[in-house]
Amino acid sequence: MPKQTFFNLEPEKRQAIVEAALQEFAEHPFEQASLTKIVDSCGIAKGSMYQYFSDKLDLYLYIVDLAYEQKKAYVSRAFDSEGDIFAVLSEYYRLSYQFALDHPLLHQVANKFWDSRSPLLQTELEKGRLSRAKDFARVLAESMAEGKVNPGLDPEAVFFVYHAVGKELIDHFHQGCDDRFLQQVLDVLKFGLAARD
Amino acid sequence: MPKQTFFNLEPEKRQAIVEAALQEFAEHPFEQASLTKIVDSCGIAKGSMYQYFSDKLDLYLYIVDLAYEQKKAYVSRAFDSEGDIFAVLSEYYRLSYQFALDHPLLHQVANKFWDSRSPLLQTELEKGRLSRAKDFARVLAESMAEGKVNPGLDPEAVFFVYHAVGKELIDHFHQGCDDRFLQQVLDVLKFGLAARD
DNA sequence: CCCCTATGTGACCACCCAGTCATACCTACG
DNA sequence: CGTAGGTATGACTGGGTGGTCACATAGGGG
Repeated sequence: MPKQTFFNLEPEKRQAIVEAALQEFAEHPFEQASLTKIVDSCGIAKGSMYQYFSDKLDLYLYIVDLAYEQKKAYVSRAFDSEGDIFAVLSEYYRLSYQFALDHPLLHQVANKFWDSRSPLLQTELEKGRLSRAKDFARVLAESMAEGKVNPGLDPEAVFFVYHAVGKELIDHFHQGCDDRFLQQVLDVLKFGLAARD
Repeated sequence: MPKQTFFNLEPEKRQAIVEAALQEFAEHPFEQASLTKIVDSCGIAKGSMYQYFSDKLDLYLYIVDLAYEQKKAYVSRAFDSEGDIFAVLSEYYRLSYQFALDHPLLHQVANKFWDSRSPLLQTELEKGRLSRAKDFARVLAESMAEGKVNPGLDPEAVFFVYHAVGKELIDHFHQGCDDRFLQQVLDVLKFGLAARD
């Protein structure tokens, strides 16, 4: 968590720091991101950064959280949308893609975070995964109760699959992602590989 | 490609180098792996390494290739196994898991390679992805011809989904992976989320 | 005016890195 | 023996890193 000093800053200076950090963390994973470059690029002294944040990790987690919260706010309307679970999921990924287009830096930061392997980040990662799983589980449980979803499936396995595909989809956003392909991927998940009678 | 000098080495020395490198690259992605640690841990001089490999990347690609080839050899029998595509896929992931247990270092090296983002590695990554896609496409095409597979699906989207889920599964091998869960994940892919009549 | 506190600063520290190179070593051949 | 070519070596270079600290600045209250 940033120190109080950080929040005492004039907003524009705070913004400059956030933007410089976003830029760096969008480009490099935590370990390879350079604090030196961040302070250089936003024109503050190295020492000042340590008035605002206790260390590099503190800054990183603040930035990731910021990106993640913005994404959540952007994308969560999908869960309120009408229609069955398939409509919700389709909307969810469509919004995720839109977010990536609208806020490329935030998108990349959040995205890079998901494939961090540093032990320092494992607890944070697990926290994020759980929060996602909860939203998903709710929608899935509703649909299962309504009988629209294959009742033989294990909810955990379903979440696992959607999480995996979602990650990969989002990874591929940078190569563009026409709606048609997105729909086809969702169809694979919806109808399954086995032929239907 | 290693230099000739490397292949002139006594096999046990070569092996020591390979093992030290495997250890380091299993633990850290390319950029964070330390050549210095590798040479220290196998007891050769820094300069010697540059008699064998032109640079760090050269060594890395050699090691990754080695890991990848061993994995391919181990896992490819799945494609020769009898039964429909679902049996093949099940066997494929079972073998992948077995490989991870039998050769944890090779597994981790190959696995870390897949989520490299370094521009230096993009062409190599694409090569690997294509080679995997080809094997998969063959089996899929056969099954589609036989009518066992949902004909409405886009083969590219199918591969995309399986690639994503496979990556995530393999990522989670280190947490253990009972056969039951694996089967349930495959069922999600096989039967799809939508209820069947 | 001074003092006190909060904040800004950048030279500096200790460390780590990939890659180089002059030198030494080791054989094998003439 | 000498010499030539392949190989081993590790001190060294130049560059990067996160983090620190003694000092400078600023502003408010007495």
